[in-house]
This record gives sequence, C-alpha cells and structure tokens, in this order.
Amino acid sequence: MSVTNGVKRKHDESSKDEKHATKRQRLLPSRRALPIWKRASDIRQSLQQHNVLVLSGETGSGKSTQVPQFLLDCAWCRGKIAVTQPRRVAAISLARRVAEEMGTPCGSSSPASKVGYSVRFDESTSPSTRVKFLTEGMLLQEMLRDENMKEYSCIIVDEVHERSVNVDLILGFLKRLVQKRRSTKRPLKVVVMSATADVDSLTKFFESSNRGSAAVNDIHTSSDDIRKRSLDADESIDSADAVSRCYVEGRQYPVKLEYLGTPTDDLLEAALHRIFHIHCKEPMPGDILVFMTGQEAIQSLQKLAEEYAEGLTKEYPRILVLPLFAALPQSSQQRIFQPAPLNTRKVILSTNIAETSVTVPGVRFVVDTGKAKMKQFRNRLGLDSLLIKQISKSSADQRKGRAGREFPGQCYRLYTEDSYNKLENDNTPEILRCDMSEALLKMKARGIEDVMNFPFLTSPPREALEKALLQLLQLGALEEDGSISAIGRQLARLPLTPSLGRVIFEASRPERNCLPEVIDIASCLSVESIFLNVDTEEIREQAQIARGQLLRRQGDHLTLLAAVQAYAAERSDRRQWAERHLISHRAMQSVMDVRKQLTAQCRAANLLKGLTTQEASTAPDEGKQEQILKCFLRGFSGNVARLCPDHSYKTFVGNQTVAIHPSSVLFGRKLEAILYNEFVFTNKAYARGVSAIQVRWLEEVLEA
DNA sequence: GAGCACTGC
Repeated sequence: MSVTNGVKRKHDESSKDEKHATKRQRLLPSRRALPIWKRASDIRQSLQQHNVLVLSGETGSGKSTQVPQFLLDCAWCRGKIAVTQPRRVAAISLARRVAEEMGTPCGSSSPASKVGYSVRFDESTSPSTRVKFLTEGMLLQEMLRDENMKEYSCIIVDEVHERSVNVDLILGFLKRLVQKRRSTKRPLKVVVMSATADVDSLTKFFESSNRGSAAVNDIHTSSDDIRKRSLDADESIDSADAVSRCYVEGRQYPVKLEYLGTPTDDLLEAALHRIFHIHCKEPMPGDILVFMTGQEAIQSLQKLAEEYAEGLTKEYPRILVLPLFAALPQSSQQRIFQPAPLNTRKVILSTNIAETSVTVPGVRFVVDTGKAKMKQFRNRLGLDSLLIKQISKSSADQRKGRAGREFPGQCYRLYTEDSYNKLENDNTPEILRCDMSEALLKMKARGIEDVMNFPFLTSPPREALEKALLQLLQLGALEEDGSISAIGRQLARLPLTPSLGRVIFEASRPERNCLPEVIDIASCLSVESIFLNVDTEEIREQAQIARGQLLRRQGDHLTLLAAVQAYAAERSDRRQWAERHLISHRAMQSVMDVRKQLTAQCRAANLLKGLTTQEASTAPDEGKQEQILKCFLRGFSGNVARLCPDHSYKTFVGNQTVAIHPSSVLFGRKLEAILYNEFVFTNKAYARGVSAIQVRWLEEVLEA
C-alpha cells in the first residue's frame, strides 16, 4: 500500500511540476514585454560591481516582480532576497505573481516553494524560499532579532517614495549594514526602488560615508571591529561604495489634463458640476473617480449627486454613486469592483485610499479636489492634529494616473494651473509628522546609541527626538544614561506603541495581576474602532440600547474589555453577535488576532504564566478595575486632565483645554479627572478612549 | 453638545 501511495504522490508532484512549468512558459512573453526586461543585464552588472542600486521606475515598469528574478542567479546571490512592501495585500499578491512566473508553488504550500511572503498574522514560506516579500514592519522586526541579516544576500526596498517611518528606519539601518558587511565574504546588496525621479537624495544618502561615526556609535561592534573600521576610514571610496542608478520608463495610457480657469471656494459645488458635465457629455462606458477629503464631504456630495441625478431626463445614462473610505464596511467597499448595471455610469467618491491602496477598475475620468486630510504630531503639545491640507504635486500626479490604468483618460483638477505649480513637490515624509518615540526605541534596540547622529534620509527636528527620548525615559524603556533598558528591549518587539507596551508590562507585575484583561483592552486600542459609526439620531438610539449591557460608566477602557469578553464568550455566531451590538465584526476579528499574538508574546517573555485567557474572562471586580486603570496610567501618565471650575478639562501637563470626544461613553460627563488614550485635534482638541480616574492614583503609579 | 485621511508590527 505504501508503495502505491508513494507512486501516486510522485505522480501528483510531477504533474504539479508540469503545470507550474507550463504556466511559467505561458507568462514569459508578457514578462519580456515589460519595460524593465531590457535592463536586466544592466541591473545585474551594476550590482556585480556595486553594493547599492537606486532604481527609479514609473508604474507599469514591472520592477517589483522582475528585479528579484533578475538577481536570483547572480554569483553573489547565494542567500535569500527580501522585497519590502508598504502594504500587506501588495506583499501577498506580488509573491503569488512571482511564484507563478517562476513556475514554483507559493509559500508554505510546498517544501520546494522558492517564493514566499511574510506579513503580520500570515507567514507563508518554505525551507527552499529564496525570494521573500514582506511588509516593512516585518523586515524591521527581523532586523531587531538578527543584527547582521546573514540569511539575506539582497534586500530590495520598494515604494520608497511613500516615505513611511519604517522605510526611513530601514534605509538608515541598511546603510550601516552595507558598510559592515562590505569587506566580508558575503556583502549585502541593497536595491532601493522608487517611483519618483528623485534619485539624487537617495544616491547621496548611500554614498556619503558614515564609517567614522559608525565605528563610535555602533555599540555591538567588538574592539577588533572598531580597529578595523578606523583603518577603513582612511581609504577613499572604492567602487563597491559607489552607488549605481537606473531609470526605467513606465507603461501608462496618456491622461489629458484640465485645470480650473479661476479658483473656487466651493469644492462640493465644483465637483458636482464637473461630475455631471462629464456624465452628460462623455460617451459610455467610463467611470468617474473623485478624490475628496473625508467621510463627511463624501456623504454630502453623494446626497447632492443623487438628488441632481433624479432631475436628469431619460435620454442620459443612469448614475450610481459609490462612497469609498477605509472605515466603510468591507461589503460596501466591494461594490466598486462589481460591474455597474446596464446603461449606468459609476461615480466613486473616495478618500486617499484610492490613491495607492485600492485600485478602482474601469476609471476613465478623475476629478481631483486637490485636498486631503493629513495627520501631524505636535511635539510641544503631545497632540496629533488631523487637518485638511493641499496635496503635493506627486500626489496630484498619482491621482491623475488613476485615469490611465486601463485606457486613455482625462483628469480634471478643481484648482488652477497656477496653484498646482505652487504645490510642494513631494508629500512630507511621515518621520516629520509623527511621534518619534516608537521609531527611537527601535533604533536603540538595534544598537544605535547616538540617535541624534543617526543617518536619517530626512532628519526630524531635534525637539521631536528630545521629546521622544524623554517619553521613553519616563516609561522606563531607557536607563538614565540613555541606553536601552531590559524593559525597553522587550517593548521594541511588541507590536504596540511604547506606551501601550508599557501598560502590558505594568499589568504583569504581581501586585497588578491583570494582564489578560489589559491585553484585551490594548488589543482594541491598537486596531480601528470596534464600534460602528452611528450617523443618524435613529441609529444612535438603537446603538445605545443594543450596546447597553456592554457600556461601563467608568469609561471606554472597561467598556472595551466588556465587549471583548462578551465577544469571546459568544460561541455560536460571532458575526451575528457583532451585528446585533452594532460592533464591527472586521475590527473584532483583528482584535482577536492581536490578542492572540500579544498573549503568545507575553507567554514567551514569561510575563504570562499558567492561566489561560478563557479562565480570566470574568467581569473584573472593583479592585481589579482600579488595577487595570492604574496600568494604563503608567503608560499614559502624560494623558491626564482634570476638571476645572469652568467645567472644561485641562491637561495636567501643559494646561491645555481638552474635550471628551463624542464617541466616548463618558462624553458629556463631568469627572474629577480623566485618563485618555489619544489627544487629537480636528475641529478642537479631543480626548479619545477616555476613563475616569482619581488624581491620587497618579502619585502611586509614578512612584513605583 | 457633536464626530478620524491612510498604512503597519
């Protein structure tokens, strides 16, 4: 029997191999037609001579799928190739595509698979993996665990122009790692891929020598290494240190551009006018994609457009208005992919989500309001502001390009050519807009002692770094001398902000003894809101009743705990439970994923012993409630406000006025003092994720 | 008395 099974298995495998091989052959012609194909030998040759290649290419050049395949059989490439992506879906779909092209199974489906991927909650690789697509966050985590990244011969950093903090950190780390491995038997090759033509700053970044300071800063080097390096520092830049560059044209359909003759102060009106001008004049088919700032504007325009459409005579095609933003339930988002009914034109009203994350099919016309909501962290106030800003030129061009993906298209900018010319060239890198404490902790965990002299592609202001250092010191993540503490080392590995991570640690202390509960709450606070938007009075009342048993008068933290415990206890139909309570099932599923991950990590770090999460899932008594809130106070001691005689809340630190956000269960309540998870400025300064606390708790928590 | 763009570990 075992013999026949063996024969059968062998037969299955060889037929699978055949299938893979045919597919590979079938895909070859389209690969050869890609603009990047004729640059293959250039690219191979330049990495033969140099360690770093800066590759710029517009959309459609094929760089993300082809470059890893070009490099795989180079003599220097004996290890793996990593390819980073900003988004999970991109990492997974690229891995599948490249596996097909190479004629190999994808990921963990077979031990012979040469191509895999690694994203949070989903690692799919095999012992034979040579090319691994992974999110930037995953590569960073690997870089914290393995200092030299020895298993990799090459790291390809894609979509660098998006300039996430993670990509900036990766580039800084890689610059040092290339130097470190350059004279070893296995030098590290780095390919930096970017859409914009701004290769100069990237080239300069990798070319400028940091060997002198690196020898001093790198605490992980032995004294031997340092001696060797100070010798190296005297050498002039040899050819391996030079950075080669390459430009590949893209493949896009042409897009005709039209500006407004005179500026408008009513963008909704202008958009409405433009939509119906296109609709009544342009032949079918051809959908319209409108870029707007946010949910509110989208819903207003949707209403206006639907009203207007009712007044159109029968001779015109019908119109289907579809909103698109991230907070929209998945099922509503899916509607943009379904074909419109007969004789109907789709009009998609979208946020920035359609600029990079979602590709809307069938679009011939783009209408661009030229604005977007952008987050900016104010170091001095410790507050995030989310304000409507003008987009950059590259963002405007990206939006325009969305009309030329499948056919020649048209783009209407609801601003003048003059105002386009005055826009910033590029988006502000995230590193200039965010709280630096998480990034700084990662740097410390990778052995960067002197963070002020870290090779940043763009340096954040000194104040941002100082604020972050202070914050980490206050959390106990750093020692007094600025070196990373044992706690800090563990926090850097947790998929949480340093503050939330610190809360987890606090909860594991025997006198607090509430880690499972705190994990539940921290999981909620680290994903999108679990409570569905309630936008009409009617639904709001409905939600009040439906969520009744879950709401806790102590505040949002304990309300979130009640929701997770009730959801976890639901064994029959969780989706239905979520619907009944007007809670997002999608968000709840990610909460459960995070909860599982955090529980496993706490177990591994020996913070969580014995008890299972299920056993702990009972409603906390008053004593435990106090312990839970005190843990949050340890991580968020800067996010505390007290009630003033004028009935407003003022922060303890900085004496800023802050209002409880309408989404909080404590909205409208007057309490001695509040603790909050987030301090956000939109129309005014709001506290989100709020709980009632007693002022005297602060001393106790901060003393320990 | 009134509301958060988008990613990611």
